[in-house]
Amino acid sequence: MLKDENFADWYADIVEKANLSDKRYPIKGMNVWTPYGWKIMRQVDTYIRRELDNTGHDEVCFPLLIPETEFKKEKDHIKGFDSEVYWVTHAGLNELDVRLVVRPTSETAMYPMFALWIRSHQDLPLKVYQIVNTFRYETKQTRSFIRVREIHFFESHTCHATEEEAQEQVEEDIRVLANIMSKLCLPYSLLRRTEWDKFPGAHYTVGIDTAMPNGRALQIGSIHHYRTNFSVPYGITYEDGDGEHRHVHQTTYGMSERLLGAMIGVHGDDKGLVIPPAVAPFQAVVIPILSKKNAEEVSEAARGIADALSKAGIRVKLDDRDDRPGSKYYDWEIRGVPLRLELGARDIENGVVTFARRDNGEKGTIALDSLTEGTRLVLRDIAFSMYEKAWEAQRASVQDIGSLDAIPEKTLRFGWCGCEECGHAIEDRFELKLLGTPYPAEEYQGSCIVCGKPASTVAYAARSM
RNA sequence: GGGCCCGUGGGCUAGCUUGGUAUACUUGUGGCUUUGGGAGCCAUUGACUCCGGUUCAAAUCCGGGCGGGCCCA
Repeated sequence: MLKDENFADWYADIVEKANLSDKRYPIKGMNVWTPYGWKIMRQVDTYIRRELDNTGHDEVCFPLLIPETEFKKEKDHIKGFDSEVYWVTHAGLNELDVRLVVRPTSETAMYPMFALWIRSHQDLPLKVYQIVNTFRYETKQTRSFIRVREIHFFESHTCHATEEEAQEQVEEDIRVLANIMSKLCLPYSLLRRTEWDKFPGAHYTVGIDTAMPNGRALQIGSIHHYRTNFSVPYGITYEDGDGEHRHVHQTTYGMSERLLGAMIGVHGDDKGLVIPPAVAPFQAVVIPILSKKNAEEVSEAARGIADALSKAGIRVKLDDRDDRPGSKYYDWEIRGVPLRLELGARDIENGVVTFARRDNGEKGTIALDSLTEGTRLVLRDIAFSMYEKAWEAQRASVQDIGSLDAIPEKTLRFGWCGCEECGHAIEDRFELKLLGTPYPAEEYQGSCIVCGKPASTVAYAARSM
């Protein structure tokens, strides 16, 4: 399991060995969430819910199916999705008069209802979100959590009186993102997508990307400003203070289990997963080291440690299986448990517990009389170093280039005149994806890497996962 | 959209060219033994992707479906 040698194989291997997902389900791109993987995803969802609830969003849950008639109201949107949606065409033995789309995203499910819910400026802003499964008929090679056909999707949708208020929502989304990503110890970049790559129907799109260890970029989410592009076809209007009817300005924000995929790729190593403490199903595992004479005493002491940590709110697992300690170490290393606590006769004698950090392998001891504080400190330090290390790698993954002669396997940064022709030229010739331009915009003086004309914008490109 | 490759216990895999009782490792289960980094021994469960064809006989040859993967646009 060598991460640097063959990242793709390493990734698939680790997903299976750590028991995150079972991809043997007989439909391509639709995998089973197995208990350990689902536990991690639920922790991630917990932070998403907390952040959204704290910023005045309400959680909702819309139906899975959307009538074709509603789905087709926004022209660009349908054009962007019609090659990858699933259709329900029959009910029982009868063909349906109006076919139903299995949601690829929920704009067209929500917006007819928003039109009913919003009457006056008093109803604004409307801020809702949901965490549901969405479906896209992916034709390329699928990959657990990274490219799937059934997506575990978070989406928030907001409506505002003015374009400026919608813009403020985008800024709030970015603050929310920063909080969530710090829990996951994940670095990211914000890039305004090109016109041809923005979300179908959007005014503009900000892509959220994380660099994977093989030099490729993984989009883990996006934020969209719609202006009135959807509220016009869906008739979402409000009555202003002066009695005028106006269209609302909308935004959306989406993320998925790619967050988990990014954590696997960014933090994992040759020994397996490394899960950030904030989302680890088990933050610490206690392993008793028994010998014939003292088995009972040590077992009991280990249970005491696990109970104390659990009472202090730390997610802890006591591994009292009848197995050799070394075998247990390997087991929990694959699963990425951030902290291992070993307790044997020697430790009890010294009034300590021995710990081993998963992120850097460091070992040490924690005094038993300051067990919970000591454990918390180590966990905090693990999170801190994981975050720092990941950001360092992300920064190192970007390389400025002045010509297209040699293309390294990295995220490339270069001058771009902004025209579509030059953009496509880069993408087509080198199998790169033009990720976009910095958000917020960055000052830049240079020349376009393709046509050589003066360029006032800098662009980023990379191969995508 | 076009082309190519693959499918054997839970995992990984031998056998296929040249048709004849399906192999190893691992995992699971039961037992003995052992316990500061994957210990050992014994017993045991478990598979030829599906449908059709050729044949006395098909994991093996042929056709198709389903599933997996690769390359090109």
